[in-house]
This record gives sequence, C-alpha cells and structure tokens, in this order.
Amino acid sequence: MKAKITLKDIARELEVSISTVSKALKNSEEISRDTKEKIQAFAKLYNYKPNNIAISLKNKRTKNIGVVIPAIVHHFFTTVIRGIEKYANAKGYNVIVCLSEESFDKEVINMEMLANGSIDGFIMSLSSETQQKGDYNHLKEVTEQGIPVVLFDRITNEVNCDKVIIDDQLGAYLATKKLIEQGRKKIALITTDDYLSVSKARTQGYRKALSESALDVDESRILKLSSMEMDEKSIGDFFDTHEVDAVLCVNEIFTVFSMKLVQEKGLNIPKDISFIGFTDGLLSKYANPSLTVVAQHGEKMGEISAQMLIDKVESENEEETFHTKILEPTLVIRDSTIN
Amino acid sequence: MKAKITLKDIARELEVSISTVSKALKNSEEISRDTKEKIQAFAKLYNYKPNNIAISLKNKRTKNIGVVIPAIVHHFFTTVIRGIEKYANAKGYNVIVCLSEESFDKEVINMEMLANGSIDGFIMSLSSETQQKGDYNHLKEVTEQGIPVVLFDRITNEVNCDKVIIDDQLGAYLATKKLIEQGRKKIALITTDDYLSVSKARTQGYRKALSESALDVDESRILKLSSMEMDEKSIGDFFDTHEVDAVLCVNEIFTVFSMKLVQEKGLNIPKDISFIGFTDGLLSKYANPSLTVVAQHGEKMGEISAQMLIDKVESENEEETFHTKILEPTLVIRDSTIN
DNA sequence: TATCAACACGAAACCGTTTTCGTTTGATCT
DNA sequence: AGATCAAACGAAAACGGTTTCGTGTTGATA
Repeated sequence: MKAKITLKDIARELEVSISTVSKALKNSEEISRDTKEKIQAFAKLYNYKPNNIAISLKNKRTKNIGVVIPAIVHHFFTTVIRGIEKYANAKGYNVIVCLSEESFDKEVINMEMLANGSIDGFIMSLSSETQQKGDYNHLKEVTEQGIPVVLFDRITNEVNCDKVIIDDQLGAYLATKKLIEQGRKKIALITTDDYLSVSKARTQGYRKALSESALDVDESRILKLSSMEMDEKSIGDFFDTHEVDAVLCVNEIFTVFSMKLVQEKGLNIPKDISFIGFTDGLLSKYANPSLTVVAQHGEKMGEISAQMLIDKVESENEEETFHTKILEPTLVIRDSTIN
Repeated sequence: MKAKITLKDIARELEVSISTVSKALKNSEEISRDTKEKIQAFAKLYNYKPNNIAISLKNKRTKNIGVVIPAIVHHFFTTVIRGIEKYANAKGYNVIVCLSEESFDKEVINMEMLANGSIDGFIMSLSSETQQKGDYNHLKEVTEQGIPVVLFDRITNEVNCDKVIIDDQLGAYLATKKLIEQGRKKIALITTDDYLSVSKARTQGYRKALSESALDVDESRILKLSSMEMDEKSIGDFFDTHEVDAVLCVNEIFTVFSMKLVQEKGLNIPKDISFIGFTDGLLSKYANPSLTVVAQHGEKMGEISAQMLIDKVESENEEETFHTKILEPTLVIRDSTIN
C-alpha cells in the first residue's frame, strides 16, 4: 500500500521548500528551469495529485454540487440527473445526490449536511411533503448564506433563486386539445392534489383547453389522488363508475395502469378510448399500445439547471437577479391516441 | 447575506481562545460549566455548524462515498443507489454519484477525480467497455492506495476487493427450469456478448437447466446482441426466422419489446409463448401482460454494498480479507408465464 | 509557609495547499 | 567599491477545525 504523496514529501525528498514545490508544479516563472524540471519529473514519477480537500479548504470552493430530489426510482428524475452530470462533469464538478424520499425532514437534514461546506450550490426539486407544508425556511437559510440554489420542476415562488420548469399548463393544454381534436368529449383527468405545483398547473391547462372548446368541465371526471404513489383501488373505482372516452394522466404509471384496466373491460385503445400521459419514459415507449405523452425533456432540464447553478457559483458579482427558465413541453404521438 | 460563523469568530466575540471554544462545544470536561454554557448558547444563537471540509482535512475522512455506475436511467441501478443512500445516510455518509456511461475513459476519469481525497471509498459496477477491455489498472491503483472498493453486479475477479452479486447463473437456471416445467421445449435466450460478467453467468444457467432436462441446447436459439442497447432489428429478425415457445431475456426491455413483436404476429402470451425477463422494475409490473421476472433485489444489493464499504472504511485494522456476497435471485411470477 | 494537585484555559502543531512577502545570491551599473 | 536590481527561493500566514501539552491560579495539605 503506497500512500498518497504530498507537497511536503516532495519538498523533503528534493531538499527544497514546500512553496517551491507548489510553484514549480504550477509552472511559476519564479522558479528556475532546472528546479522546475526536477520537481515536475519527481512528481510525475510518484504520481502526485493535489489533495482536493486541502484545495477546497483554501479556495472555499469544493467543485461539488448537491442535488436533492424526492426520489430516484422515477424515470424523469434520472434523466434530470443525467443532464446535470453531463454538464457538471464537463465543468469539472462532481454531483452529490441526496434523496428526500418525499419527506420534509429528510430534505432538511440533507440540505443541512451539505450546506456546511460540502457543496458550492444546490439543485433541487421539492418533496411533496414540503410543498404540502409550504415551509421553505431551510431553503431561505441556505440562500441567505449566499449558497446558490436552482429549483427545478417542483418549485416554489417563495424562495429567491433560479428556477427551471416546463410549462406544465401548456403541456396539459396541448394534450387536452389533441384529444378534443380527435372528437373526444368526455375527457377525464387523473392527477394528484393541487399542493404539488406541477399537478396544479396541469389541471389548469386541462381546464383551459376544455373551456376554449366550449366543453363543460365536469368536476366528477377529475380524479385527484392523494399522492404520487399508485392507488389501484381509487383508479379502479373511477373507471367502474365513470364513462369516459379519453384520459389524461399526470404521469406514466397512472396511464399505463389505467390502460390495463380498461383493456380488461374489453375496450380498445385508441378506438374506444384514448390515453395521454406525462413523462416520456421507458414505460411509455414499451407499453402496449405505446403511449402518447407530454415529453418533459428531463435531460435538458438537468443541463440547464446545472448551467444556471455553475454560472452563479463562478460569477464574481453578488448581484441578486434570478431567472426562471420555462421549457416547452412537446407531444410525442404514439399509439394510445388516434393517428 | 449572513456568512457562516467559525470558531475563530466565537472566540473573538467571547474573548476566549479557539481551543476553549472547540472543547466547550464538544462538552469537554476540561472547560468550566459557566464557560461551556456561555459558549454553547452563543453558538446556538448564531447557528454555528462546523465546517465539513476542515474536519475532513484534519481527520482524513470525508464521510463521502463515491458511486460509479455505467448508467442511471436503468431501474436496476436506481434501486441500488436507493439502497446505498439508505444505509449510507443512516451512517452519516453522503453519496457522490458518477456515471461512466459505459465508457472506460469516463470511468477512469471519474475515479481519479474522486480518489484525491474526495471520498472514503468506492462502490462500483463496471462499464461494459471496461469489462470488454479487461483493463482494471485504475481499480488496482485505487486499492493499492488503501482506498476500499466494493464491486457490485458487474464485477471482475482481477481486483482484490469486496464484491456483491446475485447468483445470475442460478437466476437463469430457475427461470429456464420454470419454463421447462410448464412444458416448453423450444426456449430461446436473448442476451448480450459474454464479456459482460452477468450475461455470461446467465447463459451458463440457461444451458445448465436445459442439459439437466435432457433438452438439447440449440445454439441458434441463443441471440447475442452486441450491447445492452436495444437492437430492434436483430430481435425482429430473430422472431421472423425462429419458432420458439418460450423466451428468457437478460433484461426488461428486451423482454417487453419481444412480447410486443410476437403479439403483433397474433400469438397469445402466455398460451402460445411464455416470457421471463431479468430485473423486477416498473416495466415488468405494468407490461401487458405483466412480466414474470428474475428479481435482482437491487436495493438490498445497494444496502449490503454500502455496509461492506463502510465497515471497511471504519475498521482500524488493515487486514486484507475480502468477501464476496452472493444474493439469491427470486422468481416473481406474473402473467407472461402460465400460472 | 512551602508544596502540590486539580482546575480552567491558552499556545501551538497539524491536516495539505496557496500565496504574499521577504531574503539571499550574483551580476550590473556608476 | 558601493549601490542597485533581478532571479530564485524560503518563511510564514491563511483556510477551519482538533488535540496535545503547557501554564497560571486556586485551595488544600504538611
């Protein structure tokens, strides 16, 4: 086991001072050619690499960014992470991932752990519990300490920071419009409670599209589930008691499960009933029939979030201007709607 | 913007020495009740939290663990991360995730970035390119520096470290046996090239089950795809030219895609043809019909990996004993096989 | 009254860098 | 010859903690 070599080791070995070694390795003009070559050769030979921790302490910059998300076993979030990684890595940053598991307390604990010097900034999507409570003090504390934060997807306007979202309302609007165009009249919406910022926006888009087409919004056709978790019973009951010819769901899982239910009732998709979901993931691509969805462009979202964060981190000026980037969702047409 | 407060700040404010503050905050017996109370109250008031970086530098322990995986947009890997996070967080560790994207070079770069003090140990699954090249020098260098490594799922025996795998051979064996029991005779295998450690083991299990049942291994029924990526054409060609009554696939995606193909040919699953896949993910659960799979217990795998790593990190002794933990796969029976 | 232990605290080293500010040479200029 | 200057290097502070070892004070004891 050969331990890591330090500047001090090189200095002792070559009988020069630590500062000389440090400067030589940075190719400083201060040091003579001879000495530099000697030191550099020695360093290469022993595979010297500066200690990141020491540099972080000195520079007060860690080159780490903290990502706090509610869950990782969700296709959308993994694509976002991928986008963040891609951009961050290219800029020499590492990504520390923490899961809040939709819990307010875990979100707070994770942020506190990271905020004490471990990271240069946060990229976050709020846990459902946080959005439900409406308590954003942990975020405010962090921003007041001067640590930049970028919120994506599940955001709040109560915190002063950069934000990246897709236009959820537009997404739902486009999807609903599409269904209307295809002659659907009884369009259901399966969503979650309004405390989730995204669900609220999507419901608005759905309502807007219906109103514009002079279709009544039949409240009984809106199923609001209490959480993002699957609730097979509620969805089953809904289809037992409601007759609809199209369904818009706020995620893939609700959609795929619903399709299975109506198929078991003998209905044909998309002849008898159409489906559109949110999130363009594996489930949509490989469902039978394959799913028409509102694509959220998670990877792009991740890249942009990382870019905004790193820009803030590396900018000298302390100006407090925050931007909200709104991405356009797109409709990916597959076989769960009429072509 | 209120900057973080340090020991020095407290010391100055309270007119004591830094060491006194440090000791007081650790409730040292050395400090009098009065002074301790005063310092602790002050620290609480100003929300003092020690700087992680400074502590890391002093202790030579970062409480970070590096996770390097080939991809994150795969259900199996996300479940593993979840397991790692769960255990690591409970032990006060943070998780730095790096993606190799199946690239040897990225794997090397990521490891080098982290190995210079950023982490206390690695949890890794090898990229396909690394397994193909068979070059494990980056791993050997790290272990020689005394940084503990735990390999999971995609492993190699050329590196001395702890390992966690599922018994892939047994998984494939159990699945194939199941198909044979149900009277299937013409069982296909859709896999990837043998350089992937898991694919190799699974192919062996498949062969073993067939041999034991006195069924010939018809090599033409084994489709080896060149990578983990979907190759729609190869799979399509395969089903066009081969008549089989059961299929075992090494992942969910191959399985679901194959099912779609044969359904389009008018075959009924599971009456005419059965399917079994690997990985118990969303795709399997919500496929139509739902998929019978070999569950890999990713979350458990993650937890065990984290446990093995942290045990090594926190153990005083430098003993070089390495263990390989083999998890038992289980068959999750759903509707793509006869019940 | 001298001695001594216990108490309460401070000085300083250390972790591994970076960086500023000397200091020592030898050469050049007047 | 003495002053000046640049080149080449070292000493030391700093980042924010922890920890060892001293040290001054106090009260009790002989």
